Amino acid sequence: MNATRGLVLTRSYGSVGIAGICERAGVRRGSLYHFFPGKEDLVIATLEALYGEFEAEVLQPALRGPGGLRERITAFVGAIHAFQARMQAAEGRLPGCPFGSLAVETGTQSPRLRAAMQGHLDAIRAQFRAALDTAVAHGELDARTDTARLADHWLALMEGILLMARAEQDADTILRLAPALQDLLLTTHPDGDAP
Amino acid sequence: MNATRGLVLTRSYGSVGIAGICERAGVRRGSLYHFFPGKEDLVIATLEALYGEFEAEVLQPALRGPGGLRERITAFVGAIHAFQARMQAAEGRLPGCPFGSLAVETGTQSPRLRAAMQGHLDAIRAQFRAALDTAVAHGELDARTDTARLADHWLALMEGILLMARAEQDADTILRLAPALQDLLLTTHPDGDAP
DNA sequence: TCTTGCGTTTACCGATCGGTCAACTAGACT
DNA sequence: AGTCTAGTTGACCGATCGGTAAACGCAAGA
Repeated sequence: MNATRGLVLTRSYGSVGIAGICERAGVRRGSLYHFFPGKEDLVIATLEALYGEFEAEVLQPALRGPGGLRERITAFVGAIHAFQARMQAAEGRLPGCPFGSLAVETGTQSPRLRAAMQGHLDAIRAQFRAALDTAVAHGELDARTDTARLADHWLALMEGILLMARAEQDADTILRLAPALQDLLLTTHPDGDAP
Repeated sequence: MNATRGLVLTRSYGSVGIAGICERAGVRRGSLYHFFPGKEDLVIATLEALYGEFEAEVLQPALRGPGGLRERITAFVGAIHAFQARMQAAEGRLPGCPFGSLAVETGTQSPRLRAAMQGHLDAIRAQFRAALDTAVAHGELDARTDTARLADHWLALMEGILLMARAEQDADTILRLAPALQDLLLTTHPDGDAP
């Protein structure tokens, strides 16, 4: 699963073969199929584990850390940036958001994989919302803020930032675009858009 | 190239084979290689043509249409939504942003393809910036607005919105997230983020 | 009529894909 | 000692991948 992670994150689902995964893991192909029914299940399990780590090591610490919402966003962006830069140093490729990338690539081919990625994206969104709810409770955001909706926007922008970073293969893209996140989340939002 | 477009947009680069393209186009495989050196070139040429149409039929009309910046953004989002919905009806799959998806998928494998997609993304960003500059000239945005930076944010959010729409395979996701775009572009931005 | 050359057709190339299977190994338990 | 079983191995499967090449059709020009 570690080999799978390293390859799938930095390449893509379709371009990573069982052969490559097994070679990197030092395992014969037959052995793999003793534990996993197939490639799809292997990748789903791998990203399930990845999400667990991501939530425990990035989402929770950053979004429940010290300071107000602004500081937590900054910590969150910093943690993402560090992870992306670390992966790029280790694998030579910047992965972007694994869940988003996989959802996009397999969304039109593998329903199970897409559903799994959707679930992880939903979980991330829920974490965002919790952070926003906390900010509302502390008076940092207007009490009328629709936190579900704002969390939705947060996730979309975050995915966009990571997509651009992967397209440019440059971790600093994340830092360049991070102010958009602050703008989106910290500026006061009127009650709707229509005048 | 029409067959290539229909397949590549809704599936992915890796999962679309020359055989499938030729079958759909009613052409024998050998004939294809008389006109294109290989799959990569075929796809690059196809997306080059697609960008041309996109600029002429979506970007220019929407972003230079009647009304102020708000109306133009609305027109832009509406045109994108219509295109996505049309593709979904025709192909059964919602494509998302072809340039973004391809840049993400091939970004770590095919330098030429990635460079081509980057070029198209840069061109889109330039169109965004032109629209923002016009808004500044008309006094709709603060004269101190950093339009290059704001266009950068616009593109990132747009890519995120289209990524989510593709992940969810639902064109209405675009409409759901569009208000984030209005918030990002139309709320006043202080001169930087640091207090 | 004969040549020229664009474009098509078809068979074929080696490589790789995900996945299968029967034989085998080795450690735990009786 | 004998049995059982989780796990390993390497050969093998058919399908498909992107790409090649020789033969062929055919219309225009000389």
